[in-house]
Amino acid sequence: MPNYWLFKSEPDVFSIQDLAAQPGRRTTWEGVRNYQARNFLRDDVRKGDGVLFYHSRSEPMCIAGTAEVVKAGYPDHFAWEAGHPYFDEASTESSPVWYMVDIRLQKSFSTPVTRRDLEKRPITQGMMVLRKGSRLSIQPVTEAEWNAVLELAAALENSHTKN
DNA sequence: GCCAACGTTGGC
DNA sequence: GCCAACGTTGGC
Repeated sequence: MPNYWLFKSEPDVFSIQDLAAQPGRRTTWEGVRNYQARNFLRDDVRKGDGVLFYHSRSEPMCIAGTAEVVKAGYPDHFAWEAGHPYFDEASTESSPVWYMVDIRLQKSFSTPVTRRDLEKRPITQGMMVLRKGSRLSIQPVTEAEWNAVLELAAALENSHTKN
């Protein structure tokens, strides 16, 4: 029984198109430096979980597609590399502070599901990502929300195809 | 670019 | 342990 998540990324930094261009359409998800998000990565994100790939600070802000967790939480070794942007002297190999996971692209939506779309539907309008000031970059998603987003994406794809 | 919301830091 | 200051995030 998989869990579902929403991962935020600024497309100027790393977009779903960037993910699609990776070898095996797969990437490491490092650099999370928030304790609540860290706890999810370390304790709860498992292989096989579903990920909604969210574009923040972009036009439009949207869920751009889905991914699958291919490697569960493991220590973020970038925190150990002196001089690396994600370096943190508090984290060591024997006592890691930060964690990362690996994901693989599942589907890049032909028509992204925008915030406006999410706000329109009763189930998706309750999603954490819509809450004002919601800064958490790794967010849990309920199965109902996951299904509703996929339905929305399918509906948008159909209307796009017909026009 | 603006600014509200948030998490973290550090002085006390 | 409090809380003001600060830096960052992220929607608009």
